[in-house]
Amino acid sequence: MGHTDPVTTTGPKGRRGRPPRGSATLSRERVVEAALALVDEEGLDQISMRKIAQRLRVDPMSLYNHVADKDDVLDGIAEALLAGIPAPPADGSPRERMEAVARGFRTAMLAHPKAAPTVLTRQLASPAGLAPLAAAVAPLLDAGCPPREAVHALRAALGFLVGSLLREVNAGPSFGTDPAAGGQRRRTLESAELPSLTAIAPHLAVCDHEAEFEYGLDLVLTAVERKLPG
Amino acid sequence: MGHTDPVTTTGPKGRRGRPPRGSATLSRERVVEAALALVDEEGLDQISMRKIAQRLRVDPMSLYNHVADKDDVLDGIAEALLAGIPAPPADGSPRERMEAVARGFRTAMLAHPKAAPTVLTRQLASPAGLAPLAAAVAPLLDAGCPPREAVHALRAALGFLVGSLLREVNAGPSFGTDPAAGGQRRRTLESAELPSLTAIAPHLAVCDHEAEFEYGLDLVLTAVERKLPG
DNA sequence: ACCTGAACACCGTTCAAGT
DNA sequence: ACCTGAACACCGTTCAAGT
Repeated sequence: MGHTDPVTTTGPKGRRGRPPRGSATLSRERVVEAALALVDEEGLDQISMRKIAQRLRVDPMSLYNHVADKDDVLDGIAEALLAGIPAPPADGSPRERMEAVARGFRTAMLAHPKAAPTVLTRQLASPAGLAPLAAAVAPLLDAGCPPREAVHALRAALGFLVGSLLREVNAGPSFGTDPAAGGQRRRTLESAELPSLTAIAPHLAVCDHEAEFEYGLDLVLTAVERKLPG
Repeated sequence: MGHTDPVTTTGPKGRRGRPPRGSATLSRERVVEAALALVDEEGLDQISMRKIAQRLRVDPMSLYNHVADKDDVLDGIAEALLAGIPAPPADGSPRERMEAVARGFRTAMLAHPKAAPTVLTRQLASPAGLAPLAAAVAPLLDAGCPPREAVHALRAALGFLVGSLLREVNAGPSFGTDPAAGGQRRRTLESAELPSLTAIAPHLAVCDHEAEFEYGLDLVLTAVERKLPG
């Protein structure tokens, strides 16, 4: 529905063989781009090779000339999101530089909340993920942190980032963010025989994701900062 | 392969109608149990309603008398894992009690590493998840932490737990844990033009998950502890 | 070199029919 | 009340055939 197509499409469905001159040629990039658009609209579980092909006005099997399989498409989506993380400024305190990477990471994920789990739940060994990783450790090394310790701190911080963002993107727009919404959930919380839960139920029912992220980021980065020499 | 079946099975495939007296009757619990066993053996993505039914020696459609749909089965698996978290001792310092919950959570996930993502990636609003949540906040409240702050701290710590465990269970048994294995990955790391990465590459290539978890847990809980009054 | 379509081996789930 | 099987509308992917 309502997908604005560029003028460049392959011809009517009867076609066969090479595309006519002037039509956009297929490529891994274009496949991933179409897949990401589809995920943004319909969600990760709604994606299929056949739907991606349909959106590109191409036979489903044509995709396999440019990607290995569906998993490769998901890898491509993850890379695309990671590429959206801005390079942080190289000046500023270690703390400020680490904050910049973390916030850039969050912003990049929130730009495609439905696609974000591809990044957050898979092994990010791709080159696209290495740049932000490097940007995150650099401040620690510059501050004199020994490499071994820097990796520990990096992994702890990354754990927090991944877990927090996964919660945020999974929550969906209609839960946690709206103070009036938590009714049913609140009831669930209070019905249990857990006194410590009933005490915090009102606060659990709402969640300002931005504020929550900043609270946790401050907590973690303060702890990391304290590990630095000097 | 090699699945040890109890004596209680429904008859040969020709059957129809109610099961014969003496055969184990189907139930939500038994469906979830079979599904979990299947996930443990073959992985989350290999699960299907049809395979679960096959393992129970039952028509695939019979499952729908006890679960709403496939997603409901996954919810059941998540609940089962959460139920495996031991109730922590009520005595000890706040710090010790929080550590106990965190380690119990990790142990429960590692008991079913292939199923753990069901817990880690979905909204855990089920009653089974509330008990550990209550056990985790209780020490904070007991220490005089105001409820609002306790929820912030809880969410930050939970973010770390989820992100860390997701990395651990996704890593698989053959990566990170073995010092000799990281060869190819190491080469990927060093080939990039990122000096800060080459500096830490040897440490990134290996990962003792247990030690990493304890490092991060100490980092986070120390930070949380510092927020407590007194 | 790239695109195509038929075909294969699967899916989740609805529904009417059994007992 | 519960189990069954046929049927529907999908999947991802292989392969031989086209241009």
